[in-house]
Amino acid sequence: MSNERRKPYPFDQIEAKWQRLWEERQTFHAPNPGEAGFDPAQPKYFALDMFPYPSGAGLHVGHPEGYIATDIVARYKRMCGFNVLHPMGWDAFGLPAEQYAIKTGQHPAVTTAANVAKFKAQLGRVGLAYDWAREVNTTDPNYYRWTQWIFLQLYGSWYNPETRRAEPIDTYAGGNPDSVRLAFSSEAPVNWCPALGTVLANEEVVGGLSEVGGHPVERRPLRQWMLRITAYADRLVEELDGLDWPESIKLLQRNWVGRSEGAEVTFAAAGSVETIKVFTTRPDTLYGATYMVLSPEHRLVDLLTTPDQAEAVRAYRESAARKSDMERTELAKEKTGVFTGAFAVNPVNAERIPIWIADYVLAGYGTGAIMAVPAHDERDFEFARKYFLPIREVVSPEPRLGLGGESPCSAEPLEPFVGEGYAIHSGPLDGLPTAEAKAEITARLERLGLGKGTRNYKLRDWLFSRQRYWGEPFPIVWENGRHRALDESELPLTPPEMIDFKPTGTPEPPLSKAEDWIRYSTIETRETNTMPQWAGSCWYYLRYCDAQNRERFVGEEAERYWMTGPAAAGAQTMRDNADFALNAEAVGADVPAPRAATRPKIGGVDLYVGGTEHAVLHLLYARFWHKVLYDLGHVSTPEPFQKLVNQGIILGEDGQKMSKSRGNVVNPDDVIEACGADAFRCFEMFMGPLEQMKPWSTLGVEGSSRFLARVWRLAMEENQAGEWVVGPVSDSTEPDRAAQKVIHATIKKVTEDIEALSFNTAIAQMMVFVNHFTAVTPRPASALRILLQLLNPIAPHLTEELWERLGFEENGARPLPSEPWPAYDPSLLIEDEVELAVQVNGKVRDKLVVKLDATQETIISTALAAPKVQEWTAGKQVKKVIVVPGKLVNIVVG
RNA sequence: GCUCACGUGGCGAAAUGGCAGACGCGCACGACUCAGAAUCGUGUGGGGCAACCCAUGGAGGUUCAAGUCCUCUCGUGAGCACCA
Repeated sequence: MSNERRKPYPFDQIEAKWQRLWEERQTFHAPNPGEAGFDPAQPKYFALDMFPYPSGAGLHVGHPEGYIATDIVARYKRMCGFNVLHPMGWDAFGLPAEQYAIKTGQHPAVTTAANVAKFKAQLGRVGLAYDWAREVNTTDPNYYRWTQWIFLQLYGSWYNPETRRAEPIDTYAGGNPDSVRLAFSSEAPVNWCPALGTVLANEEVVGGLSEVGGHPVERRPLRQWMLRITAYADRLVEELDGLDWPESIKLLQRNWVGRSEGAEVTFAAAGSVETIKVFTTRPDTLYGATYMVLSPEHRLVDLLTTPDQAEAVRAYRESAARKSDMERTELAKEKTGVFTGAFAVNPVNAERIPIWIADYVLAGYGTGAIMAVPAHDERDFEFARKYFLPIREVVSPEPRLGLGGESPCSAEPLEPFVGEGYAIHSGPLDGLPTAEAKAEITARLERLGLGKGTRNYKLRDWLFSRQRYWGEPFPIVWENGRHRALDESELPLTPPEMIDFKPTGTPEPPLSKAEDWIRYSTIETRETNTMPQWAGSCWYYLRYCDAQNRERFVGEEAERYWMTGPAAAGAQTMRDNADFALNAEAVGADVPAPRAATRPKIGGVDLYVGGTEHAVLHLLYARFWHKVLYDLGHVSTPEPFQKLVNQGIILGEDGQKMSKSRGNVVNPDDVIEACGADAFRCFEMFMGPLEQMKPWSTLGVEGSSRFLARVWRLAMEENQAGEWVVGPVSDSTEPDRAAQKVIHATIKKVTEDIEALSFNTAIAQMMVFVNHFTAVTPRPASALRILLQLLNPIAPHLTEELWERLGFEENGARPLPSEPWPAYDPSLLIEDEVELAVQVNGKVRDKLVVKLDATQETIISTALAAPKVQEWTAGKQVKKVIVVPGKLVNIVVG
C-alpha cells in the first residue's frame, strides 16, 4: 500500500458520479401542469433561496448554508410525495459588473456570464438538487422584458382608496392620471451620491452615507421615477400578520413603514387668514401645547415671519439647508431654532402660542409642523428648556383629584412624562385616561371642523430610477416633457451597445450618451434612466414557476399551481405518516398535526431562506409588487412568501466576520476537495441552529466526515486487496427490540426535526443510530435501508451509492430520491418499563424502574420505600407527593 | 438614547416548567500495530477519598420543581435614530 493518505471513504468518485447521473436523468426536474409526468393530484412544495449576485470572487462557505437547508427540505418533501419546485438563478444586474467593465473595457454581459458559470459549477459541486431547466438571469432580455412589462402594469394603474386596491388607470375618474399612477415621474429632492454617480432609494442610504461603499449622499431636486409604495403602507403592515416569518423581521418591516395613529389639528395663525395643520399622536395633550414649530422648509414660514425676525429666520433657514443629511443626524444632539415673531391660536382654549422654526421638525413627515408639548415630549422639553418656553403638565401618571379646572400648574417638571396617564388641566378632558382623552378630543375637533383622526407613515415612495448603464431601461418615451409607455409588443427594450458607459459625473445618465438609441422618433426620445437592481429580484420567484414562457411573465396555470397548489396541498406534510396518525391516536402517541390545516395560507412560496440583510429592502419591495400584481389579477395570492427563515452568518474560524482583508475566508471548493460535499453539507447543518451566527471549524468538518465514514463502514469493508466490498449486512436478520426502538425513534426525530429545520439535532440522532449499529453484527439490511432514506437529504451522494451497492433497487425499491419517506411505528417507541427519578424536595435521590401501567399508588409506595428515600425522609413528615408520569416522583417533606 | 434578540463545559451545542450538558470537536487512557496514521473501546462541568456539595452572566421572585416564567441588572449582537 502506498503511503498516500487514504480517504476515509471514496467520496471523490461517488460524488462526481451521482452529480453526473442526476443531470443525465433529470432527477430533480419538476414537471409543470400540462407537461409529461405531471400529476394534478400531487401536492406542491416551493422551496426558495434568495438568488445570489454572481460576483467575481465566487462563493465562500457562508453562501451555501441557506441553499443546503432548502435543498434538504426539498429532497425530504420530494420523498414525502410532493412535487417540489427548487430552482436557482442569478440577480446579475449590478454595480460591480459595471465598474469592472469600466476598468477593463470588457462588456458587463461577458463578465456576468463568466461569473454565472463559476457560481453554477461551485453550486453543482455541493450536490444541490436544483431544477436547472428553470434557471433565471435578470440580465437576460427574455427575463427583463417581463420586468419592464411589470413596470408598465405599475405605470398603467392607480391605487383606489375606496376599494383598497390597484386598478387600471382608466378607472380613475379624477383629473390628471399622471398624478395617481403607481409608477410616476416626479421632480423632488432625492438622494444623490456623487461618488457612485447615481441617486439612491431611502432604503439604500444609511446615516447619510450610501449603503454600498459608504459614500456621502446629498439631497438634490431631480426628475426621477418613483413607485407609489406608500399607497400600500397599510396592507404591507396588516398582511404581515398571516405570515410565518420571524417576529423580528415583521417588526423591522412595521418599523420601516412606521405607521402611527393620531390626529391632525388645525391652528389659526394670529392676525392672518392662514391656518397651520399639525400632526400629533397625542391629541390628548392639546391643552399642554405652549408653542408651535414649523420645519425650516415649511411653506408658511416666509408668510408668517415678522419683519424684525426676518433676518434671523433667513439665516437659520440657510444654515439648515446647507447641512447634509449626515450633518443633520450628527448634530442632532443639540436642538436649535428661531422665533418667527408670529403666533398661533390654540383651537381649544384660544391661547396665543409663539411659532418657531427648528430643524428637529422634518419637512417630510406629517404636515411639517408640530404643536410642542414640552411637558410630555422629550424633544419639545429639551427645546423649551433651551429657549425658556413654558412647560405645562396636562397628563398625570396617577388619577389626581381636585386638580382640574383651568389653573395651569405652576411648578415646571424636571423631566417630561411621555407615558400614558390621566388628563389634567385640560378642561373637559380632565380625569380621562389617555386613550379616552384622545378619542374625546378628536371627536370634539372633528365636530368643530378643527381636526380629524389620521394616520402617518415613515415610509416614503420608492425612488426607482438610477443613473446606470447595466440595468433595465425604462419602456418610456418622452415628448415635450410628457411621458408615455411603450407598447408591450416593443418589449424587451434592450440597452444600446455602448463602449463608454462611465457615469457622466452629473445626474445625466450614461445612456444619454447613446444618441441614436435615445431617438425614438423624430419627436420622441427615450427615458435614459435605468431601473435599480431590486427590480429583477422583485418577481424572480414567479418566473421560476414557468421560466421558459414566451407569452406571459408566468403562465396562469403554472402560477396557480405553484403558488397555491391543489386544494389539499399543505395539509399533507407527511403523506406516509397519515396512516400511522390513525394508529397513533389509538395508542395515544404524539404525531405532529399538519400545520397548514390550522393556519390559512396567504403566501405562495412555502419556504424562503435568506439573510437578514434583506429584511426591509428586497422583502418589502417584492411584497409591494406582488400585491399590485395580485390586485390586477395576475397572481393568485396576496403575499409572495408564506414562510421566511433567516440563516445566520458563518464567521471565520477566528470568530470574526469572513473577509478577504482578514484572510479568514473559507472556500467551499477546498472543503469539498478535502472532505467531500456530503461532509460539507452535513457539517454546515450540524454546526448549530440555522438561524444562528456561528464560527467555521475545520476540525468540525472532519468530524462530520468521520461520521459519514462510519455510515459507509456500517455497510462496507475493505478486502485484502484494499477494495471496498459489502460487509456484514444481513437480509435475514431482523433488528432486536432495542434496535427497533432506535430505528423508530430516529425516524420520528429526523422527520420532526427536518420539518422544524432543526438539522443539527436530526444529525445528532442519526449519529446515535450509527453508534448503536456499529456495535451490532451482522447488521440488518432493513435498518440500513431506513438510515439511508433518512440521511439522503443531508448526504445524498453517499446514501445513493450505498443504496445501489446494497442492491435495494434490485429488490424492488425505487431510486433513493424517489423512495417514499419512512414512517415510524409509535408502538415500538413505548417500553413496558420506565425509569423514574425520585426526588426529595426537588433533588434527585434515587431511581426507580416501574411498569408502564403502574398506578400512582404503587409508584408512591415504591418510591417511599426506596432506601435512599428513607434516609432523606427519616424523621420528617411527608407533606405532598407529586408524580409526573413517565418522568419523576417528587416527595415534599418538611 | 430607544426597540428587539441572545448569554449553558476548554469549544460548537442539547434540553413540551420535570434527572442540565444529548450529539460532535478537543483531551486522557486502553486495544490493534515493530511504530505511527486510521479504526475500535472507555472516560471527560467544577470541588471532594467518599457520602455529598456547587454549577446555565449577576441579584431577587413565582412554583412541589426554573436554563426555561416574572422583575431588576450587567454583557454581546442586530435594527432604528429628532418620524411629533
